[in-house]
This record gives sequence, structure tokens and C-alpha cells, in this order.
Amino acid sequence: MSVQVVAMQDHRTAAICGLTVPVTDLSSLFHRQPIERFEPGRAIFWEGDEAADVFEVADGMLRALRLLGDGRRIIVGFLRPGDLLGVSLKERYLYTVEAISLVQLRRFPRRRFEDEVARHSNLQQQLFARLRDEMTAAQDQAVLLSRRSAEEKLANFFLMMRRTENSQRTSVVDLPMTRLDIADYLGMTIETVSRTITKFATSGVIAAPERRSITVLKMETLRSLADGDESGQWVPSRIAPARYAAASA
Amino acid sequence: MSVQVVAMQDHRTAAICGLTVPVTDLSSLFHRQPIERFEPGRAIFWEGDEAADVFEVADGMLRALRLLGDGRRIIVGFLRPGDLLGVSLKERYLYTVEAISLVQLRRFPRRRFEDEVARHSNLQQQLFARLRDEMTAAQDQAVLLSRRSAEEKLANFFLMMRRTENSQRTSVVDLPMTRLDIADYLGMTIETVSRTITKFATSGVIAAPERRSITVLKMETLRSLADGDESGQWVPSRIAPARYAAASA
DNA sequence: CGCGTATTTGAGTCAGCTCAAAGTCCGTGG
DNA sequence: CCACGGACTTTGAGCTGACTCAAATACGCG
Repeated sequence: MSVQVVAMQDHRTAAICGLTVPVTDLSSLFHRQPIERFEPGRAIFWEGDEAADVFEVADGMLRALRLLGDGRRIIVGFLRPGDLLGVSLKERYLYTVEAISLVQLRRFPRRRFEDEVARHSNLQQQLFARLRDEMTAAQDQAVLLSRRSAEEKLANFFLMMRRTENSQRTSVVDLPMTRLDIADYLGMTIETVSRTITKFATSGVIAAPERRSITVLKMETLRSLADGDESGQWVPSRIAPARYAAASA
Repeated sequence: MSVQVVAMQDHRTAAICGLTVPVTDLSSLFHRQPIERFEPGRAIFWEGDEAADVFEVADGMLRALRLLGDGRRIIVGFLRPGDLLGVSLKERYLYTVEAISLVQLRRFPRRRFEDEVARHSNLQQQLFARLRDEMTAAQDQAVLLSRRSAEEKLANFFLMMRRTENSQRTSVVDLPMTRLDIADYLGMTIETVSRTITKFATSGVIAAPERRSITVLKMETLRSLADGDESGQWVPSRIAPARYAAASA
């Protein structure tokens, strides 16, 4: 089975200033590459295409998606500035990636990318770190999808979008994607997404003045709606509910 | 956010026989370690524990799970012989891992594991490959969870369990886990799992004589029930349904 | 201003959930 | 060897939240 990396979060924004830097940083590989622009809706590459290049997102937001045989669409993730995409390490892209907003990318040949990474162990380290984050994202999505109610899913989604924002914890959450994108990411319908947002707004948890952004008014309420673990805070108790008691000794 | 690897598939069963082998292979790190046994239901480690060791599964099946705040349980994955677990590269385990059947493991100190991997670039390569597979598994689960109907989910689950079997494509699928495990993996209830299995059996798609295994009678029907892409075969058409037409040129 | 797309709102249906109870499997002790 | 107990599984009945179909409304662009 073919495998690839969709996107990888970039935490530590390296503080490299000016000078011609040796290859000490993954993003430094992309620095010299020219910016390419993609209009909203444009595909950067398609599921099944030969994985010729790797990209770094310089600006804008993208969606990574898979189409199922019956026409259903699954959004695997949203990509933001700093994310890498197309790091396949295999021969073909596993997902289609499309621009949501106006997007700016830097392109790097995959072959050379792999050579560089193989040559510099510090780059490997960084790639590892990104892979780990990417994996976490994938599993967080799985957790999100297994949430029972529409309210839980959306509340979690808003928190996630807020957190991934440019690290400043503002209560304003940008939603450049459409309701359909959100629906296909959360495994629900566009109508239910809309209704649930309306419900949140009506109950005063959020304000939704514009189409493409919401403002969180009652963060704590939103958190409790999101409920459950919400990745990061350990439930101190180790005692599983009786339902899950160990089968034997 | 803390990150870790739950499990990583082992494809290429290295054909190393006898001799004292230099560290050319990830599993070779574990070869000298003594076997540890875990009874069904026993936890190998808990979510939040300090990630002190890495393990290789020698025999048996395990489940990796997360408990949500409200008591719900999410099974993140099932682990089989050859899988690694606890490769956190961070300080804490992100999941609880429990034995389903009688399990045999080899333990290796995480610190030393990381040293070895950092020292040998071929080990890094292998770790990469496993990380990629692990990621794919995580995303496959997301796809599974976003499947609409119970029938689709279960059909896909059976195909997945069959495929991961010891590479021989038998029509008998072992299910050492309980219905509850399956339910928590697929994001449904135990009752619906049971009803759906009964339905499959009644319609002659599978036979379920024993509790812990099923036999696929009509593979093609099961596939069509699983429907959609079923990871691996590209939908040749690049034409998205009108619903998903690109927003602009 | 008019059109096409995106979003919201409405009404009815149903798959899967919940609650409840019966049935099955298996190990233990008399 | 069989009865008993506990856990797991299946089956039943009713309810409900999310889906489907349908229509109205809002937005953005030429």
C-alpha cells in the first residue's frame, strides 16, 4: 500500500536571519525556491499522481481530501503556512490537495528532498518530529470523528482551529473553508453543520456575524460542549468504568 | 502537545538466521531481550505514564485506547506480532495499551532505542517506513469512522482484519477482540455491531459459527458492502461530482 | 441588478442509540 | 459431572438526532 505524508506542522519557527545558512533546517531547503500561487479551488496535485515534488505552504489554506468510490468526499486535513505537503517517500500522492484560499507555495523536487534528508541527520530529526505531529493530527481526527453528537464535533473543531491559529489565542476563529468542507471533515452533512452553528450562536456560545469566521463568546461552555479528553489534559483517574474492567487478573 | 507512535507495521520480515547480527534491523534490537507475558486484559502501560520502554510484539493481539473525559473509550488500533509500541520519542505514552489475547513482548529501554536509531541511519530509514505505515493506519481509521452506515464500517473492518492477517489471504478472519472493542474502534454500539454481524450471516455473506472468528463466504459481496475506495485502488476518473466542482478556474 | 453558489431553514424519515431482557459461553466449586 | 456465576453476546422495542428532500435566503461578482 502506498503511503505518504499529507502535511506536517511546523512548531519551532527557526530564528534564522539573513545569512546564507547551511542546511540546518527543513524549511531552509525551500527558501530559495520561487513562490507559486494557486487560486481557490485549484488542485496542487491529485490522488494517484506521481509524487514528483514536495511543497511548503507559505501562505493560505488548503484541504487534503480523498474521494470514495461512491462519490463521497473525505477531507483528511487542512493545511496552513509552515506545513509541508507531498512528502510521500513513496511513488504516488495518496490525497488530492486543493487551495481553499489564495495560496502561496514553494516547490522542491522530491528526489532531492529525500537526498538532503538522508544526508543530514538533523533534517531527519526534524522530519521525524513533523511525522509525529502529522500522525497525532490523523489520530485526533479519528477521535473527532468518533465523537457522538454534532455539537461535540463542531465544538472540538472550533477549538482545534483556534489552537492551530498563529499561536495567539484569540477568540476569533477564521474558517476559510466552506460548510461543505467542514461537513466532510467531521463526517456530517452540511445542513447539520449549519444548524449546529446556528444553535451555538443562538445560545450565545459563539457569535457568527460573518460567513467565514466565528467569535467564541463563552470559551468554557464551548469546552464543556467539546467535552471528554480534548487531547492534552490527562484524566487523572486510572480507573476505567466497570464496562471496561479488565477481563482477567 | 505530546506525541507518540502507537504501533508500526512490520512488512519485510528480515531473513536473519542464527549469527550474531550487527544492528542492521529494528527488530534485531529486540532479539536478545527476554520475552514477557501479559494475560488478557492486562495493561502494558497507561496513557500518561512516563514512556520508559519500547516494545515489540512477539505474539498475541493488543488494543491501544484512549479514554475520554465522559467515560467513553476510543480504540485507536489493534496491535499484532511484529508491531512496535511505545515509540514515543516524547516523554509520555499517549495511549493505554492492553493485551487482548495472551501476549508475548520484548522490552527495550526507550533511551537506548533512540540512541541506536540516531546512530544508525538505516534504522532511521526503517523507523520512517514504519511511521508512514502507522500514519496510514491512523488515516484509514479516520476513513473507516467517516463511513456512514454500520454495514460499511463492519465490512471494511473485516476486510482490514483479513488483510492484516499473516499475509495469507484466507477467508477465515480471526477476531480475538470483543464486540465492545470492535464497537469502540468503529464508533458504534455493541448492539449495532452484533445486529450487523447477524445480518451479514443471515444474508449468507459470512458465516459466524464461533464467537471469535468469522468466515467470509461471498468476498465480492463483502467488498461491495465495504464500497467506496477501499484504500488501494484508484478511482480512475478525475472528475469530481458536480457538488465538489472547483470554486474557480 | 441579476445570476450562480453557498448557506440557512423547514418537515418528515429512519438508522442507530438506549433501555431491557433473554440467551450463550466458560470457568469454578460442590 | 453438573450446578452456579459472571461476562459476553444476541434480540426486542421504542426513541431520537442526524439525514434526506425541498425551498427560501444571503452573498459575491459581472
